[in-house]
Amino acid sequence: MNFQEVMALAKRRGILQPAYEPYGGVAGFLDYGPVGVRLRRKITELWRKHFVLGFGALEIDSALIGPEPLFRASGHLSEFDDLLVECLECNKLYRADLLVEGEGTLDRRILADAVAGKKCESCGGKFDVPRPFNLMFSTSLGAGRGTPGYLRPETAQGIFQAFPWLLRQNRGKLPLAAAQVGRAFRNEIAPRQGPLRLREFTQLELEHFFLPGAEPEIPKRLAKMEVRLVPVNGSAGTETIADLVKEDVIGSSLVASYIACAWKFITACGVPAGKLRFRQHGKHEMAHYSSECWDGEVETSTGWVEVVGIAHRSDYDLKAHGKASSREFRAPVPGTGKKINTWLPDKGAIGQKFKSEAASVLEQLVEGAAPGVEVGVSGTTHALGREYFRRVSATEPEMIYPHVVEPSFGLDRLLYCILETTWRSEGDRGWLALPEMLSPYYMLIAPLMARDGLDEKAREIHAAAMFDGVDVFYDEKGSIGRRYARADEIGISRACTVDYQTLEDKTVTIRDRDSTEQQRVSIDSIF
RNA sequence: GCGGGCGUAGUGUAGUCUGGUAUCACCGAGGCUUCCCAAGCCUCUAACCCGGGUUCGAAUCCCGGCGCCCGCACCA
Repeated sequence: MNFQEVMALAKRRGILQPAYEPYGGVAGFLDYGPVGVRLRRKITELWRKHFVLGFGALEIDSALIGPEPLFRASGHLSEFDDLLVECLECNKLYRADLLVEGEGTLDRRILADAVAGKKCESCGGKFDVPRPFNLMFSTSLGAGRGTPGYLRPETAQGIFQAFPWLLRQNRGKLPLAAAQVGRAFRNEIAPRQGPLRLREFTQLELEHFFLPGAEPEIPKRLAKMEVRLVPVNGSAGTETIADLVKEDVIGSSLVASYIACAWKFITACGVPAGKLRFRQHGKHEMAHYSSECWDGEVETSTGWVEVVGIAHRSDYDLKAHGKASSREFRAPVPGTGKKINTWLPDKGAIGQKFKSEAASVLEQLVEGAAPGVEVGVSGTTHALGREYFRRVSATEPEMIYPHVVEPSFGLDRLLYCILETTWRSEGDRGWLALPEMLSPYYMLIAPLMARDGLDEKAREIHAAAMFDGVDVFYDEKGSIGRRYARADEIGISRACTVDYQTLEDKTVTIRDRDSTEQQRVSIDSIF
């Protein structure tokens, strides 16, 4: 199927459609329907298995709107708040700050003036007036003018700002993995291609924190995996993930772990391994925070679609939030705790002795002052003995900003890629060959015909299944073949058919979606 | 944002040039029939993206908006 066919299927079968259809639609937003919601949940559950359970991640669900200082710290405010100019002749768009050489961030007005004197680099035409452009949606918090707020452009910042809390939840121990599923918002200039480029999208994200020098090893279950890599320099043969790290093709063992895990997960979603690759970002392509990045890409009719980015963000984010908030975002380095014995002034003793002069005395006691130190009080000099000090010992470990590796999935894109790559057709028959785990319903329940009590029996089985919490789909309309076809199109992996024999011996047939083969089994054994 | 193409039932389409309320198929709904793979028959639901203009009359021509596709640019 090509893009249009996938979208037609998606709309016809209740997977997804453009949002706000009655109002002409708004580019970059989607509605997910009954089947789409189920598929998203199934994919998310499978992701949880691989990433949250696989790496013992702590899950959080952070707020969608954040205050301005948060995004100033994260760099999103400045990185996205560009001044754009357009050539009046050839309509090329440029970033004003890139046209004007020289020192980094210039004032808006200075930039605008500087650009006014420039001409288009490709055609020599004149420029339009520069216009500001910010990729974050802004809003205001509270009444009146309010305070500025922004819809988060990535779920990651929610994790980073909660790091001190999370670290405490983890009893101060690193490494620590935190995961979040949620929506993120980017005001794309030209959203296109439905679920592939949205203004509101869902991220499945994990942030794995560790101390530099104590980066987690590749788990045994992943080390021997082979994946298809497209490194920036040269090419990679078929080697295990572990060897690729040894040879420095992948610069980080944790990045390698997540590439392997992502490979497992994406192929478990039904995407053929032959249509999957991990491509390394070049320097210029990398985000402002990132030091190494690999994109997991799936080959589709529209080209290679990025479904996951695996980035080494170093200590960029925690450092930024630590500095901006002046809270502690560092973590102690184990084994570096030095026992430090110091003398602290005994304020009680000093106060009783020197009364109103006590404050002056304390002021004279610089850090490190010890018994025997001399202070001047009202023109005379006193030597302070032990009785004015307390012996205190403390253990102060070295504090350091943890580094972080982030695998971040775009759920909407992944769903699209799954739909396109799992589609199979044979003659008139077409079906989504979804893996069992992603089947939107556990099974189809259908009477062979809606008469002779077959329908009642089927409804009975359906009701019993629902009562037990088994998610099944009931259908009695049309010929049995048509109902199989309907179920096939949304990838329901099996069908239970109630026929005349069912009424006699309490058996039903179970039809497999991919092979269409049927087996007769007892009703009691189907759930 | 720019340039080009496009916008007709849920889906895919004919009709647009040459103005007269819309074709066909699938899907969906109801019924008949049917003992396992979109069968057949009957019936039904359902559309000209939105707004303005020209005209006796606009799906059709013109303008604007919105949306979609391609290219440019942008894309943490």
